[in-house]
Amino acid sequence: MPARGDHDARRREVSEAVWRVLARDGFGGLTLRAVAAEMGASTGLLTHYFPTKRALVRHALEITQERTVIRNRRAGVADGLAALRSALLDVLPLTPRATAMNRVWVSFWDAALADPELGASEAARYARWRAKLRPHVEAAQRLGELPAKADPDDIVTITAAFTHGLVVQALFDPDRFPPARQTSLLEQFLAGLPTHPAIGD
Amino acid sequence: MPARGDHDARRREVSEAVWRVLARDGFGGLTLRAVAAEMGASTGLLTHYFPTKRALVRHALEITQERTVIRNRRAGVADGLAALRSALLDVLPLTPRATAMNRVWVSFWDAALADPELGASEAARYARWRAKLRPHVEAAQRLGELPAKADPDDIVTITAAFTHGLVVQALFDPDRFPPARQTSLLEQFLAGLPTHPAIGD
DNA sequence: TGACGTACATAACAAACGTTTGGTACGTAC
DNA sequence: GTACGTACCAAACGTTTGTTATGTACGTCA
Repeated sequence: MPARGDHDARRREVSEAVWRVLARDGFGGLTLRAVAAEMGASTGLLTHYFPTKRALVRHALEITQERTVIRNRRAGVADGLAALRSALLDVLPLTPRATAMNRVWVSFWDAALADPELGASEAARYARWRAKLRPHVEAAQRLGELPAKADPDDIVTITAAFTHGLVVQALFDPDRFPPARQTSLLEQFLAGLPTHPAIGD
Repeated sequence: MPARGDHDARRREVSEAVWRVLARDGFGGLTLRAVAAEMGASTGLLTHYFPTKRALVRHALEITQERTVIRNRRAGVADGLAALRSALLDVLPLTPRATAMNRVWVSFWDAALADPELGASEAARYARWRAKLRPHVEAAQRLGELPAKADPDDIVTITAAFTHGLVVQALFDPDRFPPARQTSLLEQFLAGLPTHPAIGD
């Protein structure tokens, strides 16, 4: 029986159960009963803390995003291209934890494509991700690791595209994309980056 | 009332209705009643041609793949890097039709991640896509457009990753990614490709 | 013309869904 | 001790789901 003030903690517990069900069964398998069973509780508990399933899902995704932010903060030691590499390595499904995280997001895309509100929140998440990568690209430009005349937004977008595209391929074929292969592909991609903006020259 | 022998044609009609519902409402909104309403029929018609929903979905996805193959065949005029560019342009959501196609596939990822059988078929689809791109990369290597010593599989995988990653970003933020921006980003990516394999030198 | 299989519509089915309701246990306030 | 709000559980609500059963219209073959 949680003491007074544990309300938010309980909500977080519920959200983590949501997250676990989502990673295992996808969005199509996310039901209130499955979440309740996951945490050994009843559906009454869920509706006590969240008025509707939609609110529950929204909160669970906010929690996940928050967790991502925390993780990225840890990697803020390097600079320029090295920092970019580090940030991308954090996203790739190199560990079971990162794999689960990516499964949740990719599953979420189904609901996000069909629901305008969720779709907008996903677009915003992409914008935040690019905004987080951009300083590293700009630092790399200042350090001479990337051409200064290139549009940093384009570089960031291309990099994000490559990374998520690799995420999806790796999720569906883990045998073909073990961690070593993923990092190797990322390295090859990064090696080609300096030439991309040559078009504008 | 279709004449004898129209059985397969009717199945295709049903599959196209499935495809339309999928593009509009995603996998989560795909119900037999929605499909029936989409083609102005009853659920009895659906079960008459497909024993189960699963079979219906499977056939619909096969149809979509077949359509993709047909479309790619049309673009087999160029060679090398130009052919690669053409094949990638065919995938990007530059038209409403291509947008719908991509929405279906991205939505499908939710179900495919949760269901091993569907996941395997998606992995196979990726393998087929890469196999279709590889000849163009190898031709580009023979033509001197790409370094001959590079591993064509790596180049193909990186290229597929970038393309699908761009697809997802464009689906969620069409305003930020109009056709011109997508093609520009693809062009910048392709310009950087020749340097990628420099790592092996 | 009658028998028969195909091509559906209509309607019912049990199961599962999100949500609501009623009740119990318990800490806190007075 | 009584009153009260919080924290749940258990059960039921009406709806929607995939699936099945029943019935009918129609072309085909004998």
